[in-house]
Amino acid sequence: MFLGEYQHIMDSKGRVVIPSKFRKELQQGCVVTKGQDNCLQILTKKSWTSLSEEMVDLPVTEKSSRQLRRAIFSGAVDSKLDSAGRIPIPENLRKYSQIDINDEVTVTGIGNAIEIWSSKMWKKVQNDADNEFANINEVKG
Amino acid sequence: MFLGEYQHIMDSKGRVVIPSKFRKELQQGCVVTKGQDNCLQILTKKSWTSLSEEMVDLPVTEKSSRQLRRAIFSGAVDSKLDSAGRIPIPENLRKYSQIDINDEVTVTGIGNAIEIWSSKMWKKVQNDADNEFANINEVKG
DNA sequence: TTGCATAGTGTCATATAGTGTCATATAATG
DNA sequence: CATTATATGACACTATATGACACTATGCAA
Repeated sequence: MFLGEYQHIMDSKGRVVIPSKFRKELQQGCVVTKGQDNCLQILTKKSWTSLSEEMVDLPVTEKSSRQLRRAIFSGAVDSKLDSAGRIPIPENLRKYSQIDINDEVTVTGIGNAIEIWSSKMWKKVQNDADNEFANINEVKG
Repeated sequence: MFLGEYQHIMDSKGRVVIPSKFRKELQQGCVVTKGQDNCLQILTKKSWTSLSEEMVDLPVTEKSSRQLRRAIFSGAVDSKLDSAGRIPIPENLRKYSQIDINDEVTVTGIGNAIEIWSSKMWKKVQNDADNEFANINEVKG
């Protein structure tokens, strides 16, 4: 289970440190791909398999589904952590996520996967997310 | 069952002592999450599991679901008590709860979970709550 | 082909944050 | 009051993040 929020930076060679708490689950290799809302996702091999199966089931008739599928498959890279716990982010994914060299990034756990955000972007999204959370609590409580 | 109110301080390394009466139930591990009104919640593994399982079923195709999932998972940390009965609070949660190093904190039991408050904040909230409680009683009785 | 530039990969050193241990003071208990 | 348990500060130790730099691979041009 991936949990928590961590601040790091993209180093001068386009690599991002994965928080140590996440590393064990990724030891056997992982897949980096485009996520929704301009983030990047890192999945374990296992989660990748189930995600790609989910994608196959999406209706071909809807344009948004086709686009989502295209983004996820075409953007995917098989990768692994290096000895320092870092993962290289290829140029096209850096561009997609708007993370430049030496930028601050926010790494978050979302249960079955990890998301990587430009910290700038994350701040905006986090607000939305927190509001969503607050609403649910109000409804429930 | 978690009951009572305790005063502690956040030590210089960002840890908070959990009252001894609460420790037994948390021995098997716990999860720290963001609560309402800027407090933090500590849940047993069991309570957390039932909460997070609801999340897994939410559709990825809906933005509000994605946001909700982000809020809940990124604001949580898997943790456990150390040998001195303390629990470490990561930086982002300290910020959220407005508890700085060496600040006073109030730890309260709320039945199925524990809440951690900056004592400052707690005093305010408690006043509000007491007033509301008194009013209700007045109306009722 | 060779040389050069660029991107990518690996290793290391250092500062910092995180974790664990212990001693003492304080509070709780009998 | 004596005894035990708990809270807190101090400190040692470990792990991690980060920058620097060396090395490798690749592509391009001469």
